Amino acid sequence: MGINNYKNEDKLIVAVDCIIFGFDKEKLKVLLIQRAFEPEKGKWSLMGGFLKKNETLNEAAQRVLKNLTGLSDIYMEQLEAYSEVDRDPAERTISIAFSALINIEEHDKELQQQYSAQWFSIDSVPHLILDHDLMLERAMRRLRYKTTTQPVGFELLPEKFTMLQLQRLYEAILGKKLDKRNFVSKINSLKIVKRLEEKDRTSSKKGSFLYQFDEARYRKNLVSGFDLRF
Amino acid sequence: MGINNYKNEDKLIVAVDCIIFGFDKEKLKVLLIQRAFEPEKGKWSLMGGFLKKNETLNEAAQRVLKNLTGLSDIYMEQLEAYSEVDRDPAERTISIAFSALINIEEHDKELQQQYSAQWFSIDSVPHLILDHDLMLERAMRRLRYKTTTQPVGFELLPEKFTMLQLQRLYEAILGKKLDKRNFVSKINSLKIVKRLEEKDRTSSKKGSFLYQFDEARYRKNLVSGFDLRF
DNA sequence: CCAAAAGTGTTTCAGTTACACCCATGC
DNA sequence: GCATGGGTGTAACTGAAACACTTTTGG
Repeated sequence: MGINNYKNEDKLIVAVDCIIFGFDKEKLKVLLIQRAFEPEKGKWSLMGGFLKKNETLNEAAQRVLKNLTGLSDIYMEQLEAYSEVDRDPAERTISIAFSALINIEEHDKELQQQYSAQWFSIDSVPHLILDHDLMLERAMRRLRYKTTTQPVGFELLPEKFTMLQLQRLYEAILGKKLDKRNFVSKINSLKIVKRLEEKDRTSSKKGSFLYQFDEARYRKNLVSGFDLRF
Repeated sequence: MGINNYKNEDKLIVAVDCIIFGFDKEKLKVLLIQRAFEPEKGKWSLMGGFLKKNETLNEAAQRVLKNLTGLSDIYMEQLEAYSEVDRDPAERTISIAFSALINIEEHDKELQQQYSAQWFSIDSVPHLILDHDLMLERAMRRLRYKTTTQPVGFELLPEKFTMLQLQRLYEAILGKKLDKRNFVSKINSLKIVKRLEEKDRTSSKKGSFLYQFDEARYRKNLVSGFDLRF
């Protein structure tokens, strides 16, 4: 706060834009929409909205997400603010980026139709409007850091998943192949998943064990520090 | 952006607040002011200001900092946005926090007088107004991460410094004692400082070599990754 | 010659990486 | 009985942590 009082300060439109990540068996994806109004109508864009006077940025982002996907209680994290004066040629706005992680498989149905929303593989994203390319790039970097540092990757997987699925997820996020044996032993040493009795038999005859993130166990072993950098 | 056009969107006052860190031989400090207007006039506060229509957040933060300290070209990083609806009882505002690193010794003079600015040791900061306590706490966490991950700690030191000063800095940031020998060999293995011929004789008879951050060398050795976590 | 701070190496331990074979099952 | 994917262990290496003595020099 400066030394002025508030009466004469400029007021601006504040937006939120959501980088919505999903994971689909093998590819990391991002959900984009075709922008419905000018400027740049029809071009691909992150889903966004405007902050209302009576809500927090987080609420605005949740609202936007719910609007697009029908989902609430989604993992979401605030990223940076973008404030170039001419970032939006139509009007002076600043925008705060948010990143959301959703599990495509369990929520596939509802979201595809509205706003011409569409999933794009992270390695074949079209050019986006305004400064959204930059937002996406930064969000990716943050995702890499966050998932290797805290147990948020599970948000991208179904409740129950196989080791291989988990490994594929991390491979997709980190953009490199990982060694199966090393991956498994690292995961196990972290003591954050529990192996269920059930098996997934869709991909093999033998079937592979299903695992579940174990929140309680994670908290208990927090001391040892979460580190999934490879 | 939502499906509305811009005309009917709410506009808000947008603020920036600066967490200004300094390092004074042995203690990590933060620069606070006594707030000059209501609400909470006279209480300790981060230095802040309001975003103007024709500037970026970064420019606003630089302006605020220059205003307080007379300094420009200061290392500064954007942190998060704070947007609780009632965070400022006087008016709906959101605030974007910035963190600045300045070298107290080289800039001691100019800043002390204005706005009753005062340096506080990080371990004896008074209670701050609004959500500034939270901002400071988050800024500290970020500082720990950033300084162990990128060579920004040098911003807090004079151009030329001794190994011991550098070690004290990291000890202050990390909040723990470090082993001298391990510290030195880690720093040397990073190849980011160069030893000068000069010595600092203020603190001993033998004198200790002065070092300087070596940007070029840092870039060259970037591949090996910067990691000063202990 | 001694007090005070600077400078310097080695050993141990833990964690990461690289690497290949056996197992269970359905067909 | 064989093809397919699932599951598991060990050896070598690399980096981190623990640890103490010698050097310099002003007084």
